[in-house]
Amino acid sequence: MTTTLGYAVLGLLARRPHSGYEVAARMRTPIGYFWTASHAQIHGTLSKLVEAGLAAYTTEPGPGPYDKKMYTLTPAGRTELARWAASPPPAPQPRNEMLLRVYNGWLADPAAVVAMLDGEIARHRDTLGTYQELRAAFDANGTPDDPRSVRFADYATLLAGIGSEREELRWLKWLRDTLRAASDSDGAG
Amino acid sequence: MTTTLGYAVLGLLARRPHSGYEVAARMRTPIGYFWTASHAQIHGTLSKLVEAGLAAYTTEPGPGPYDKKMYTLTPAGRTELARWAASPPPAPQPRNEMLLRVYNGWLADPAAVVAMLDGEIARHRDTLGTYQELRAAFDANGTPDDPRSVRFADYATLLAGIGSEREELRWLKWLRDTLRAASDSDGAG
DNA sequence: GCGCACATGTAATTCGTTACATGATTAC
DNA sequence: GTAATCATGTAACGAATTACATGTGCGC
Repeated sequence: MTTTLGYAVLGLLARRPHSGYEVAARMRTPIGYFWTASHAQIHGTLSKLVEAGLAAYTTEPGPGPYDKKMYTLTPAGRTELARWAASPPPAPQPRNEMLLRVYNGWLADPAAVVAMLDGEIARHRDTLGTYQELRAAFDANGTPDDPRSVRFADYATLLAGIGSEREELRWLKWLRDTLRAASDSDGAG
Repeated sequence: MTTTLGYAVLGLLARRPHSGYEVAARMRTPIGYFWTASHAQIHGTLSKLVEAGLAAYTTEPGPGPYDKKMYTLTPAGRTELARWAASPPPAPQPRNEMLLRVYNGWLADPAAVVAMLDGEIARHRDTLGTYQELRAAFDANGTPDDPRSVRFADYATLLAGIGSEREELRWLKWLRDTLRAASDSDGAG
């Protein structure tokens, strides 16, 4: 009925009305943890959702030359989003630049690869830290347990993020330490 | 110097010469585990790699109306690929349809979500099984330990796959069991 | 005879990013 | 005054998929 981005946008509208600008902000955070889009793409997607009857808007005067539009979910949009949420996802098309680099790492200087991995480890540690703070905030207000609540849905995606960041870190550290040990004994031998 | 797909293709040529058709086959397996492309995209990319001096080809008569082309890596291609492999990857643009569904799962019937998760669990179990067979084959011939070897690079990407599939399964099962418990007590209450 | 593997190419379309364009209000 | 936030829109380009197009050789 719409594109995947369309469903991402509907998911925000299901929580509360948003302007296009607000949708773009949420596509950086928190949706940005699992879906991203530029504002140019979002405005076009919102128009198409309205055309398809899944969203509607009211206008208010905006600060610039265009009117501000507040978008809401229509009943048809809600039905369609609920249907989509429980439908089987297509097999993802993997695109992992990190693994592609490691696949070709045998051609490069191990010390250079170790430096690159150190950078990645730092980046993932940051991300994991952010997620853990968010989790602490959840837990402080009582761990969500009703699977029909918005809070539970948010919490479940957060736990996925924490798990995958931890696993990614574990693997990155194993690889870095293995490469470092091998290049050290190389230098010593 | 080229696109990410270009580096994926160069990575194959660094191992041995390939025809465009063979590159397409390897983009399904094993590169397909972390990068994918259709044959239409591959033929275009190969042309551009040749134009950029990173790959070269020799022609042989093909079975159909076009000549078969065997592509090899040039010295410039090898240098560029080694440089790229140790360069810091850009922050990935996350696109996870599964998480987007869970984010909206509070709108849907929990039993329908559980059924969808069961399907996903089966899919990941299959993938993990495949990876573990590949790993057993590696270990049977001695675990790779030289980080400058092609074998080690292949092995490292495989371990990443095993780790992430395991983690994904762990999370999927937690979510399914939690949803099932909640909808069971719902039906009983 | 039919389908599959081999082998390469083009065209149409969609998805997604980056850059360009306009302009008010608020904080430093 | 200058930058950031709010607010929406178009144009140009590149990345990626799907469909169309051609044709041999082999196994069933």
